[in-house]
This record gives sequence, C-alpha cells and structure tokens, in this order.
Amino acid sequence: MGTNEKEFVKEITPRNEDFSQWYLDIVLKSEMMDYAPVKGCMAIRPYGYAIWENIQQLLDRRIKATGHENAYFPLFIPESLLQKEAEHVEGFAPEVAWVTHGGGEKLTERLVVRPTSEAIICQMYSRWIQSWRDLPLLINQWCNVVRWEKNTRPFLRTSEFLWQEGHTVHCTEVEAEEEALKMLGVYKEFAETELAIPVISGLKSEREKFAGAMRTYTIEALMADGRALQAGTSHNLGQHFAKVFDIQFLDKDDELKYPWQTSWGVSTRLIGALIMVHGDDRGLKLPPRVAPLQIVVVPIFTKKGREEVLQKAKEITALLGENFRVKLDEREGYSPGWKFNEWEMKGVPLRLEIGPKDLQNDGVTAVRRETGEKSFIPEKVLAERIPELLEEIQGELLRQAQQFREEKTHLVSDYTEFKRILEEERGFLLTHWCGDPSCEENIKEETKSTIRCLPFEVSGKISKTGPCVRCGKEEGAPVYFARAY
RNA sequence: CGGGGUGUAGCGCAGUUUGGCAGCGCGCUUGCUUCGGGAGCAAGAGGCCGCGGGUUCGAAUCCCGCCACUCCGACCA
Repeated sequence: MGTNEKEFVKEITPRNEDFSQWYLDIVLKSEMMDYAPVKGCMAIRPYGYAIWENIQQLLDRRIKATGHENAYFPLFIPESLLQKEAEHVEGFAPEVAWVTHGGGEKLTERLVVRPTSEAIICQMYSRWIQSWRDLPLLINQWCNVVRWEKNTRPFLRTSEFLWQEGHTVHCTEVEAEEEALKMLGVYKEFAETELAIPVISGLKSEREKFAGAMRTYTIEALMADGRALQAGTSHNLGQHFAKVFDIQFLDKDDELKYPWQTSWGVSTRLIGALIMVHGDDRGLKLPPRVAPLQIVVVPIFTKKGREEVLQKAKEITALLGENFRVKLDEREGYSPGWKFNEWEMKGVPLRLEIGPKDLQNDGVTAVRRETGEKSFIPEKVLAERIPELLEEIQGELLRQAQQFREEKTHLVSDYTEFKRILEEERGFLLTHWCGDPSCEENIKEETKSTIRCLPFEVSGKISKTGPCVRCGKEEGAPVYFARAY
C-alpha cells in the first residue's frame, strides 16, 4: 500500500489532501447517500440505510433492556406549544420550518415541523401523568426531525435527519439524574462496542448545553482530521418543562409535585462518525457489527475451472449466510482486482477469495479490510475461524481509533502552546478551565475551539484542579477543548 | 446570512474570452476473448448545456434574476 494508492482509488480524493472532499467522495461513491432537490436534504441509499438499520437494532435492544418502550408522536407542533418554554424556543426559533397552509387554506395557528419533540411530548405527558404510580415514564421515539441548517454536510448536519429521542419522567431529581447518566453510559458502551468508536463522556458547559436543559451530558469522539464530533447527548431537563407544560403528580406524601425529566438522543450523524473515524484513502472501513455486508466472496474465474470455483463459492456463501451478512460477487465482466477495490471502498470488513489455487488447497484466501492482511483458511475450520476473524477486526478497529485518539490528545497548560497545537496538530486538548464563561468565550474567539466537555474521568492524566489555561486562576477543572463539527 | 468557487451525458472535464452542427475520457448496453489487485477488441445507447427571463437572424457562450452544491466565516442541542 502507499505508492500506488492513487492508482487503486482514482475516485476518492486522498484524505490528507482535502479531508472534506475525501468525506464527500466516500459518501457519494460508496452509494450511502445522494443529494435530494431540497437544500440540505439527502436520500439515504440502501447501503447507508442498512448501517442505520443495524445501529437502530443494536441500540434499540439496549434502550428496551433499560426499561424503555417505543412510541410515536406527531411531526407537527402548534406554535403556541413550542413557545411555552422560553429558553427552548429561543434556542430553536432560528432553525424551525413552519407549516402555514393546509389543504389550500391558511391555518389559524402555524405549525412547526419538529426540530425535537420535547414540547409535543410534554403536552401529552401532562395528560398521562397523575400519580407517582405513573412514574417513572420511560418512552423512546425513532423518527425524523427538521432543523433549517445554513451549513449542511451529508450525515453530519442535514436539514432533515433521523434519530431516536428518549423522553423520561421521574419523581425525584436524583432519579432523573441517574437516568440521564445511565443513558449516556448506554451510548458510550454502544459506540465503543458496536461502532468501534472510543468516546469521552462528560458534562457540557452552560454555553454548550441544550436549550431548556438544566444539565447536558455528552459523548465526544475524535475524527481522523483531529476535529471533535458530538456523538450523542443526554439531558437532565430539571422541572422546567414540567412547570410550563403543567405536568404534575400526586406523590406518596399526598403532595402535588412537578416531576423531573430527561431526554437523550443519537442520530444519523453516527454514520458520519463511522466514516471519519475509520475510513482511509481506499474508502470506508466498517466495523463488522454494523457493516451492511460483513463478508464478500469473490470467485476467481479461469477458463477451465470456472464451474468448480463458482460451485464452491456458492457453497461457502450459503454456509456463512446462515450466520453472517455475506454476498457472493459473481458478476461477469469485472476483473477480480476491480471487485477488490470496489468492496474495499465500500468498507466490507472481510473478503474471501476463492480461486483454483484455493480449491486445490481446500480452503479460501481471506483478506482483512482494516489491515490488508491476507491469510489462508482451510474450509474445515471456516465456520469457527470466520466469527473469530470478524471479532478481531472489530477489536482492531477500536484499537486503532483508541491509539489515534491517545496520540491526538494533548495535555496542555500554556495558552501559547494550546494555540500552537490547535493550528498545527489539532485533536483533543486536555487542560484546566476556571469555569468563567468569559474565558470560554475568549478562547472560542481566539482559537475557534470549544469546550467539548468536563470529563467524568481523567484517570491520572491531569490533576483534579489547576490554573485556568486562559486566565491562570487556580482551582480550574479539567476540560477537553477541540475544534468541532 | 456574508465572502469565494462550481453547475455541459451516470462520473470527471473541454468548449464560454471572440455567439454559428453538443465534444472528450471513464462508465453504461450488446457480442466475443479474458479473469489471483481497477482486462482487450468491435458495435451501440445516452444531452431542456442548473432553472427563469432578456438581447440577437441565431445563445452552453452576452445581460438580469433565481436555485443547488462546495469552501471559508457567522449561527447552531
């Protein structure tokens, strides 16, 4: 690899030459999406949507395992409902889409297309909750939302996107806080186990928190260009929404109380993260757990042995098809080399080549996408070896991503050094911050970096308190800074 | 929303300066020969030149307006 890289992947801009273009080339050429005729909107094509379906399945399982049920709420929200929570409406007002007409007539009250569903869900919750026995109420919704974005990028920021949003209601502040943290933990475990994306979890600063929340928690991932991406959030909404939407319950002590709420979500942005964390100059590298295809079988035809090769390839595809997402690429008119490049671009984790030599040796040649490593697997041990290999690939992708993140995480206390790193190396900057919003604001203006989070754990990498990187005031808390998407 | 760039066949582009038959490469279709890292030959198909208006005998080309994509800012859970 390396020297003739360009030769193999003519269709993709090299990652180091132009990261943005590289990303766009990949999402288009791998047929994950295509631009739709509405600004900032995309069609998610089967190859991209299959990843989303796998994400949904793997995450939905976890959401249900933690006691939540799925439900569905309306796409449209009456203007008056959205406006009930002042901070919330202020946060979303610039980016909502309005419905002003229906059936050819002007509506008496405008509707917003949901940018998030707190308002409409709280409205319904106020009717469903009367007693402490109704709590906790643990509901999740898979849906689309619309935010009229000015600067869009496929999967990372689109005018319409798909996500899940959990909305829970609890008797006490302690329970709500536990819930918000529990779901953030679910996201972290999910991202690392299934997506092979290591994340840092922590608390958002006041400036960066969700409009209307009391506290926002986040998982932050580092992309291959050294920029951070918020991969999931979880909010402790406090009682703000309960108060304005009049959600009350009669507690065991016979007192009428406002409950405590949370909301949490991850979106199709995770697909963008997969691309930017794992991809290389040849294209996608998908973790086996979420890859639409885990294995592609490429038969190597020759004049004489054609039928035998195809027969064996079909046999092996059928065998593996019982337990894995596998495809036999028996297309005519494409050379094996062409197919290799095509499936590598599409990020299929494992390729099995079956040719005359393999037939002779009673096995297949296996090639790992993430390392390019070739090995021969005797047919006898195929059924045991394949799952092991896929797990190794999954693990290796996580290991590579972790290693990259470690290399790109800079412990820094000097502001000049802080600025130099952002200019020259990027990545996460772990430092101290006094907590003053004006320091945060100044740093943003001077360096274009933002506080990604106040991490839960720093495990000895940095002292528990230290002087603020900007103003030098003592007793600053550890924070991660980065330029972000 | 401000500044720059781009829009011509599925993709990448030339043609626009100086108005005059719609072009090239790749891909696609069909056939034959091939096939262990993007095969070869032959014959084909494919165009509201982003959209709308204007100037002109005549517009991909000149003028006005709009839209989309893209990069950089601003904004953004």
